[in-house]
Amino acid sequence: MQDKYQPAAVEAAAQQYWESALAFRAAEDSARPKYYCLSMFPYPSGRLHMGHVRNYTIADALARYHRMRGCNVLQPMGWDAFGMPAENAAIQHGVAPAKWTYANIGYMKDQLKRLGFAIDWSREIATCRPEYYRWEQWLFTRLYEKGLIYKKLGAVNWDPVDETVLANEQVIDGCGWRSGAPVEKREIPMYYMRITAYADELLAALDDLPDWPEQVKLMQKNWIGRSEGVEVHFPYEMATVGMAGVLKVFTTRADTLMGATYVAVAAEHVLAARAAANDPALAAFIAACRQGGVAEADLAAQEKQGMDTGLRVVHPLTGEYLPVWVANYVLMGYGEGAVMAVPAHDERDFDFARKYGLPVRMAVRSTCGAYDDVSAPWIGAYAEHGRLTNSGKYDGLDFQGAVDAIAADLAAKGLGQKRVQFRLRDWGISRQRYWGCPIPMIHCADCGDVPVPDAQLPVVLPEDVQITGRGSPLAKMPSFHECACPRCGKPARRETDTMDTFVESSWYFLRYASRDNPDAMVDARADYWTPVDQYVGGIEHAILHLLYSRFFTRAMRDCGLIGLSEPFTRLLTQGMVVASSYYRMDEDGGKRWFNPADVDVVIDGRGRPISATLKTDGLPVTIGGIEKMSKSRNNGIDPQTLIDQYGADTARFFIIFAAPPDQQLEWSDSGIEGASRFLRRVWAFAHGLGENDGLPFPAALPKTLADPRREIHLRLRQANHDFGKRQFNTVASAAMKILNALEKTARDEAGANAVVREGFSILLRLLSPIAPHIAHALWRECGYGDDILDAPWPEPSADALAQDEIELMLQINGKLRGNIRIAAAASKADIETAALASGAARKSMDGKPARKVVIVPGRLVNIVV
RNA sequence: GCCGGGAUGGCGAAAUCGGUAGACGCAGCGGACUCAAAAUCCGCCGGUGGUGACACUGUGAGGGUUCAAGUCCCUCUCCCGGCACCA
Repeated sequence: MQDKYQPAAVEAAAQQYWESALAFRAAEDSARPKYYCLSMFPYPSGRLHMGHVRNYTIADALARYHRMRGCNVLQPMGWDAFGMPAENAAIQHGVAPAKWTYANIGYMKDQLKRLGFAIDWSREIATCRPEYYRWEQWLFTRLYEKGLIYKKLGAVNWDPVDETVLANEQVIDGCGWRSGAPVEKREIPMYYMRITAYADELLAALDDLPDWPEQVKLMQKNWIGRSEGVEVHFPYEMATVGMAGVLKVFTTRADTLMGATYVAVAAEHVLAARAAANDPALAAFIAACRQGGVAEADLAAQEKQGMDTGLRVVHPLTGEYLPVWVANYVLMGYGEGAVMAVPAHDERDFDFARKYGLPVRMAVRSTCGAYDDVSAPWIGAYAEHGRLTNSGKYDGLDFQGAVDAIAADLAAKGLGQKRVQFRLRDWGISRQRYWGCPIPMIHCADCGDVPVPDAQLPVVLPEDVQITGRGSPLAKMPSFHECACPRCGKPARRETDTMDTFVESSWYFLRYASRDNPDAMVDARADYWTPVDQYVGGIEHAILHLLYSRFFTRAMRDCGLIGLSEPFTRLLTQGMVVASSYYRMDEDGGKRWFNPADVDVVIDGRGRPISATLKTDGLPVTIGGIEKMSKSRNNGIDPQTLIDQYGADTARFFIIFAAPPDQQLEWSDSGIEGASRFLRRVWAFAHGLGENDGLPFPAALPKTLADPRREIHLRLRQANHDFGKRQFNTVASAAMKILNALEKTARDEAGANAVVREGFSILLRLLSPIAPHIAHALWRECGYGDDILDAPWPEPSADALAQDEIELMLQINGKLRGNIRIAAAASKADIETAALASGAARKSMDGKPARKVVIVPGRLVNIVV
């Protein structure tokens, strides 16, 4: 054994051993419980970042732990390889997206291998390869034929200068990121996946996911947003609108219908267009609403603006005419693109009504009475439920009674009915981009939209392409889009849009199980491995990716491809990795960001950072606070430096130790030293461990050995509990505490060798999922066995934990005043007697009688005086 | 704006069911070893007062429930994630 811990050599040897033993090659095996451990696959951006290392270290710890628990583990890895950054790199550096992507994959794969993850690389997939995406295209045509994919108009960000569609991320303050031109909303035809057909099921099935974080289920529930309400029809006529029809709105507050004083429609609504036809001012307002991007966060944050269309609709119950306004806070994509406005009982309507002098009419009496005086100036909307007032025949009804009565009356008039509305919208998957999976459709003048037949799949994305950032590359390539109609054979045009990259990531976990099958998307092996037992990934995917995957699994189930409904049994959402940022102000007012690696931080006598200087010039930089590691803030720490300097085990151990997996991890360079020091101590301890002396485990240990052994088994018990909770940082703490106990154990008594060797074997096995290389090396070198990978997981021994006497804390009036030692088996009466008799109690009670004695077995006695 | 989460020493954090707040580690301070440094080892380490035993105080702010609150309830502040074309 090397005296000194040399991680590079230890890790290379362990990795070589695993590789030549095919240690992580997974095969179906009905004899053991299977454990499919999946990490969200990375986008091949160039290099691993700290978030990747954290994600895969957590998953690897789980994979290795379950293997030692006797499971047949599958841990695959692949590449979410389509996406915008490859096109951006092509524009900036002139390198083809495919070439750039494959080079990145090569580099990052080496990095992953150096981290020693227990990955079955034989199952590697890259979504940009035709072998992968042909099945996505194949499924697209199935879903199209089933009616789960359809075409309609959808709004996009249009850059009028570059004549290209921009992602929300590429719209900065309402302008195109490259051209700087103001962005407009534009409606274009797009393909949509009918996820709303599964809204009810996706919502209800959240209850069948007990091992998902509550917060994720809650976010999904709110995203799907099922609401029960009433569809209300406001008729309109030739006289007031110039055509006859009904304006439909959906409301969850039909009880307030008698308080409606206007209706508001989205700028894209048909009535808005109608009114604008002969009203230039209104047309200008609608055009202004079209300015800016489509991101809902921006729309919701902007100031409420509106304009009277001059049109009037009829209140369905009173027959009164209500004005129709166009308002920028009404979204065309939600519900009917129109709302009834009740300023008295809705905050947004109230703000809008006050701004434009629209009437406020009370319909619900507040329970507190504060809003009852209709003549007093209104201070805000009363949005709570209450009994109706000022509402004619409905006066006095409560919320449910009023909704029922009003819905019944509307139904009788044919002007509405109760219905359910979802917030969830169908998923628009068309992208006017190059580096994505081509949508397998052909547009024929005679036959319309025709899916590409199976025999012609895959529609291969050409790799020899010029990316300029202007227009759609595929639309400029006749060799790609000129084709024959599969139905009639006449010249036709191939669809040049590609699919949203979320489509590839919605089913990749199924393909890992069948990745070498050229004849089918999935096969029986997927039935063995799925559902995924443990999914690990960033909390930022809590809604979209996870919801799309849940939808896709059901869509594939309904195509008869799989039997599964829920793809991920257990979910761990990992927190972000954040770090300090440093900057200087430029002359033009911009900030120039410096990487933490290039900055020296000056600390005061107590370790508080007080200033920072740049290493290269020694001049001060401003400390910009702690933020998500990102390119824009230049505060990313390259994990490669860490691995090169300390080794993979140290990097892994530190990342696990620094914070619980689901919480934000704040990067600090100094903490890594502690992890490194600990592993060096483990190595040194193994070096001085000594051979197994072969003596049997002593029947009765002296206290000097029983105490450390008890400590070790207590820590093991805690570690096992924490492993179950997925709280790995305290597992790492437990390992440190075990080493502390081992180092303090006296080695001169009979039985010491057995106690210490047992304790160290526990330590190595606890460490194995987190720092597998050093555990692998020391397990063999200390003679515990050949391979720690399949060593049995340790369990605490009842024997080691037993004790005759325990210590209880003694409280007087809830304040700690001392301890009492008492037999572990003592009754409550004995404990009370002992507590009252103790010196600490008599001193603190000051002669007053005990009013009450609270005893918590095994913990405390509280005497209330 | 809407939805979700978070806040505990100088720092990362721990506290299993409402039961000793700050385990474990980092940084810092003091000491040992060394010609010296590094490494290593030992000790101290929330705040205030006290030589000390100890006392008081302390988990973002304010209120409440309880014998007992970091933990439960109400109100508020700040920070972070998501908001459908970043992945």
